[in-house]
Amino acid sequence: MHSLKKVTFEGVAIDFTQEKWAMMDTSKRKLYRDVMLENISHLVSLGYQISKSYNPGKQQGPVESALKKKHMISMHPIIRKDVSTSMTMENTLILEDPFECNDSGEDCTHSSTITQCLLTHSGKKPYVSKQCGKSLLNLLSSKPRKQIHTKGKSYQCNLCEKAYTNCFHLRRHKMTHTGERPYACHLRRKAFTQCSHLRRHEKTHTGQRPYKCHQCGKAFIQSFNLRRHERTHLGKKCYECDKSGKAFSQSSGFRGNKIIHTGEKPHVCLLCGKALSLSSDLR
DNA sequence: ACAGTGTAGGGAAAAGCCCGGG
DNA sequence: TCCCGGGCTTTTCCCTACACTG
Repeated sequence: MHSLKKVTFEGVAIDFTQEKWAMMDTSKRKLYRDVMLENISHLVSLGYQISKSYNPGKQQGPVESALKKKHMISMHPIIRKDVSTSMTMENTLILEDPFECNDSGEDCTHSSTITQCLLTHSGKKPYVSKQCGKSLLNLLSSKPRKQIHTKGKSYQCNLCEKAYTNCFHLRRHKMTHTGERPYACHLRRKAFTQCSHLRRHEKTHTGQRPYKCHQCGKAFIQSFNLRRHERTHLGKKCYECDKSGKAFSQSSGFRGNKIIHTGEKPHVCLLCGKALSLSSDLR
């Protein structure tokens, strides 16, 4: 059994600058407040003590007053010093000691609550388990569910229930929730979750194209793209439409065909109002 | 309107490397 | 010294959205 930790208000809050807070509209502010309240209430329901060592004078006035109304904060001046968190406005979550191994029984409640917030602010949908449909907030307060979908994999994400055999895979996976992107390209201000992704991206700057087609000499940055290209020489069309019988060498073509069959036209021109099936036609 | 093809980013399994402990 | 296991990195893979072209 793991001992419950005391967390700081900062630990579950996202720190917006004055300017950013001013830029948020009313609905976003309300959403922020609601999520914060829910996060904290879940922590409290799990037996955590929330330490209110936070200066609300900056921008979280609505949060503070709402919290006071709900009498949810216990005022213990205790700060969990072994974990520190900070967040930049570029939606990058920097967690010093952020992830704890599931096999030790420790949960990442700290980061998960922040992540919930982050998902909300980034406009992403709250996470829902594909297997059972439980929402993130349900998962937060349902520890016994931990082993349900793991199939022997001992490192399970407490946000989406995905499980891994290696704790580093879990750590890497969690970046998809937190938005953490430690590998940055300075040329194009892009950042990636994986070092290899950055290196691959950098080839677009250097012009490196190591994968050459033996048939036509065309070169590609990615090996998969070469293999897919080679299918065009072989005439291989792996994706067949069961309605029209048409076959496609790429899944994207197949999906485009599918959209056409449904008659769906989700891409509407803002200038003339015309609706189109494919985004490329809108352009 | 639609098909064919290329570009490039995302997530993850597998393999490889390093290092400390027995 | 060797072996082993865990921590961590790198390689490689497949998938996907989107863009461009005819």
